[in-house]
Amino acid sequence: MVIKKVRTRYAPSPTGFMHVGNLRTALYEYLIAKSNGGDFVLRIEDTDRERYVEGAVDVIYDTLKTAGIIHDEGPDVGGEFGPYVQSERREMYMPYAQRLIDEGKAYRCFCSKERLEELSQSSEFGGYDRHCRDLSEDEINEKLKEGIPYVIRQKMPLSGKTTFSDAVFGEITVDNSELQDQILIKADGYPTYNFANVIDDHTMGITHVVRGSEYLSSTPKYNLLYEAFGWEIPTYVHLPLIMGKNEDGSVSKLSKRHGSTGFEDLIKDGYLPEAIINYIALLGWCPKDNQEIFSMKQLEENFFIEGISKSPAVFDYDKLLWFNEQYIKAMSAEEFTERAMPYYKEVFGDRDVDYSKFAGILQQRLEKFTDIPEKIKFFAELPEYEKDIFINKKSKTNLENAPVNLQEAYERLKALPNWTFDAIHDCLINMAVEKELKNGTVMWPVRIAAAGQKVTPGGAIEILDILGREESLKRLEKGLEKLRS
RNA sequence: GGCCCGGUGGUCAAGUGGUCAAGACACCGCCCUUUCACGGCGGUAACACGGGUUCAAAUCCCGUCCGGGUCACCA
Repeated sequence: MVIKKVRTRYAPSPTGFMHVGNLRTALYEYLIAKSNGGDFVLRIEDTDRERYVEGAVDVIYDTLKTAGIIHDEGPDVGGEFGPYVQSERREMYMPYAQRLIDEGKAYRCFCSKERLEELSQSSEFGGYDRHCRDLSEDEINEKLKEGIPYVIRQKMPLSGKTTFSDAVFGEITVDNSELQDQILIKADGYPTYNFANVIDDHTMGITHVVRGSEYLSSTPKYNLLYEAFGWEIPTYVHLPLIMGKNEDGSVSKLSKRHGSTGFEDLIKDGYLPEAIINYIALLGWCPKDNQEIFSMKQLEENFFIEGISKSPAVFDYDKLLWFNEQYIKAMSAEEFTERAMPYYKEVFGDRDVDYSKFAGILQQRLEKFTDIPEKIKFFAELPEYEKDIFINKKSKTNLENAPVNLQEAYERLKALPNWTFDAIHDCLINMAVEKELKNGTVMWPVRIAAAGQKVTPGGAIEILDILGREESLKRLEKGLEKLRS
């Protein structure tokens, strides 16, 4: 037996929008190829001119690139099975349809759209009635001479069953009577999606056809086409759908009303590409050892088709958020700072700020980078606050002892020769020891005065350190003022 | 409606005839702690239902119910 090199393909339409469902399909196609040492092909299906969107192809390239899904062949990188843009393959399809006509496996249908419309209304035939299937040679030539537009349909078997095997769903059998004589070539001479797909996949040597399970019920038609040509049938891998949870608890195909569904939108919401990929890889697939965190490389090494689930999965933003946190925590401080920089700038603008210390207080408590501005804006400007936030039961602070302890801390801090983290730390801790106070009784009022808010990233020491001597003392003075008023 | 597919905690899921039915997210509690987090420990919570087959069923068979998909000269 000859082992053929595995080849998968991702064949998106350029709509300018990359749904996470499509992204996951691309991911699995990529992983199936790579886990088998195969090639992953990108093919653009742009035959629908009406839906053409400027720049939409770039969205596909950009998304795949930032997601880390790299194609071996495609319009931009070439390959020996080109062209990889369907509109450039236009001429290829008709000869195949003609071949089927010549072999008696397909026929020209001259029925008008109006007639077809009526048929579907009457529902007597459940669709097309195969009116043109057995026209005589003379009738056909007559109509051709009259210039009546026609489509080319495939002759489906009138009886019997068609069985195909899917790598995920197993054997599936359908009565041939369910199958209509599908259109191969439209009246405008363009191939239908299904027909073009089969021709392209075969001529590009695709071994594994990977797609969403919404195609499961049209797969017998694909199969019959491969059989009509006498071509080897590829391995079908149908993927379970990604669902969204509705307000009433029901589920339906993931769409906008469930939240962001586009890759770009998720990125804008603050999710990291690595986190999105990691999450959707596990949405419908499970590794042998239940590992959760996967780099793309690890996915390539561990992916296997048998691990793909059959049942639809609900997209869970909470879990995605958790993955995001994990990736943020795992970054080096340098990388964190680099990726956080745009958000720092959002708060501080052009001000000269030493950002190196922010990672220390943010990295362990951040879910998304987009949360940064909200968390650190008190550094840029002291917020308005009520003095009762100086009261904290657990730290044993109240409006009586807060002014006293804050005053003492202020004086001690003011006297510090060096304004460093360690110096501040020792200063305040020593004060607590000497005064026989809980650490919190000293720290709480200092932190509140320095930050102007109850909840802050980092503690009093970190905040004073970042704020610097001048600004810190200014804020503590303000706090004292407030407490005395 | 016909056909196809699916149905293990709120969510993702392991499981393939014998387990006290894993694990993760979320949730709750405790600990740690200068707030919030992080971290650590613990907890609530599931085999849709009804029949079979079998010594034994989440696992196999049938039916019911529920959910989803699909029935284009769209992709």
